[in-house]
Amino acid sequence: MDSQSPYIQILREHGCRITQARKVVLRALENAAGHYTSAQIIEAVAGLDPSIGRASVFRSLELFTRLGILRPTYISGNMTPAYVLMTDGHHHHVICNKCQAIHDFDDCGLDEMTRQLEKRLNLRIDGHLLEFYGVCADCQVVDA
Amino acid sequence: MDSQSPYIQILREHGCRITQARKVVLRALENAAGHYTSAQIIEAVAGLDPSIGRASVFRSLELFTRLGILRPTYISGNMTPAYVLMTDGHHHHVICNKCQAIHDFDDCGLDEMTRQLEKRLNLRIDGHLLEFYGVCADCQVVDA
DNA sequence: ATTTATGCAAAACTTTTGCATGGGA
DNA sequence: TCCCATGCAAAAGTTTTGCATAAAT
Repeated sequence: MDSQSPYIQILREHGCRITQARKVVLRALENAAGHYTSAQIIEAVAGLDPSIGRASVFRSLELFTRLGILRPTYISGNMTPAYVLMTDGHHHHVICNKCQAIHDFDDCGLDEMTRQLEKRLNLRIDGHLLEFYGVCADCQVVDA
Repeated sequence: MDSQSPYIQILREHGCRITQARKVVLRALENAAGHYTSAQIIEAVAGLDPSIGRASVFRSLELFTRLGILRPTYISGNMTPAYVLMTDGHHHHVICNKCQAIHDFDDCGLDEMTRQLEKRLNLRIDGHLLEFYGVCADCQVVDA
């Protein structure tokens, strides 16, 4: 985990200590290419540094979520959330309802809507999560 | 629960039985005005019909989620999800990061993006969830 | 030096399952 | 009547907590 990482910067800005546990959890999340459950993160962290305990992983996930770095989302069929990194404050994906395949996409074109909502509801918006649900190409073939 | 309810219709279309447990869970969800955790739903269901067991509530929530009627979403604080009804296949809200107030809004203007994504990714999209995160008007006052 | 954060292990919850029974179609 | 769905209670997971210790600033 580079000390210039934007996530590390956010921790610094909030006066949080840059600990080994937090650095390793961040590294695991970035390796993950997103969509890891807590169990998968715990496993990945153990692979990177076995001295880090479960509780610290959960505490890190909770902190990152509170700081807007991360967002838990229920995509996996089981009731434990998957965590997505909120790069630049937002994240977008399409989830296949049949095979649970996840397709991330970058452009959401929601800047204009964000500004309109801020004005209309008189509040400040820092980020968003947009999820589409459907049936992917492969699963449509199976259907037919 | 009106037997004409669109949710009941969806159950019918999928060959699911219209049971007492499912009807009561749906009624509880509609009363809830959204954003109920499993514990709150279980409580509400018990109020409506004490003969319905926990397990059936969880099984109903799982079924409704699979059918796209419902979506579990992380609201905050505890790690158990809140469930939102996916009216007409979609749902949108703004969540305040300070006080967790939730502001639903109806118009999302995502039809055009949905069509573009379907074409670009070669898949079918049936619905979506859009969440904005920010700081509501009241909490900004407190800040100052 | 001062706190904040950690690791451990136990406790607290939430969700899932197996199985006999009841209720929809 | 048939068989899907239920209720119960136990089991399986997951997340949280208390506390002494370590480590970041």
